Amino acid sequence: MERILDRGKVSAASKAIHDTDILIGLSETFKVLGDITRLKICLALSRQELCVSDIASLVHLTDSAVSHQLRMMKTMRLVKYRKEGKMTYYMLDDHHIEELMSLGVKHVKED
Amino acid sequence: MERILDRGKVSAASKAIHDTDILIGLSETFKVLGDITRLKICLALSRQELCVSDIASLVHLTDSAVSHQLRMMKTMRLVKYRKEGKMTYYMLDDHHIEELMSLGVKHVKED
DNA sequence: GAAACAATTGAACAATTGCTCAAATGATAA
DNA sequence: TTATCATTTGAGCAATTGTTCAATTGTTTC
Repeated sequence: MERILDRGKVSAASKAIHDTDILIGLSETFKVLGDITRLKICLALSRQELCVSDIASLVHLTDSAVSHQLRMMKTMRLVKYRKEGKMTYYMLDDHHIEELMSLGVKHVKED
Repeated sequence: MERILDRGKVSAASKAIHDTDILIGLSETFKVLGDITRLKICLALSRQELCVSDIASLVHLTDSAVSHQLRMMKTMRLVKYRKEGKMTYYMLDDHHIEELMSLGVKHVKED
């Protein structure tokens, strides 16, 4: 019947909540994985490096759509690439992503 | 200079990728945390249960906006609530969420 | 050189998202 | 009962998102 927060508690709870840099980084990391296409790409790349058209056929999308997503995932440091002739091979750049995904899978399976 | 996937490899990689239920659950879990407001709410609730207006003042939004988000987080089984008079106290319903957040924080801090 | 292929880019679009505002609900207090 | 408070709800809106399409770049092969 009364609010839980007094001034002291507000500022204590706010500490983590107002650490803007971490907060933004955190939400952006989750946002990348919060899309089925990008999630599929990450899962595929957790097995092996792949070129754009292979990824495209795995996720059933056009090369263009995949390329757009990869570009975004590249600037977010989620994937890196290696060029070989006219091919571009993409791979995961971030080992944390695999941990997050497997923890996520564990969570989803338990319900 | 050649594609990496042959038929066998495609179907192997596809296995996880085409497990639709897990995939959808996974991406939806990440999607919830991929929004700064909801992330803030989760962080706040990881400390203690809170009523709607306290959450609202922590995240600097209207009660209405917070209530909308809580409703969504409720149907996603992320939070649960307890009524006491005219107040509604919300709390985390899912211990995995805290694990995901702390793993995420670890990741963000390392870069 | 021209043709073919892999990938990228930019414009455009529909769909979704997160919010605000106003009104409604439900509980308590005067 | 009326007033007030906490929360919820629905409509509406601007901003963002994910995709497609067409055009372009860069590389290899003929």
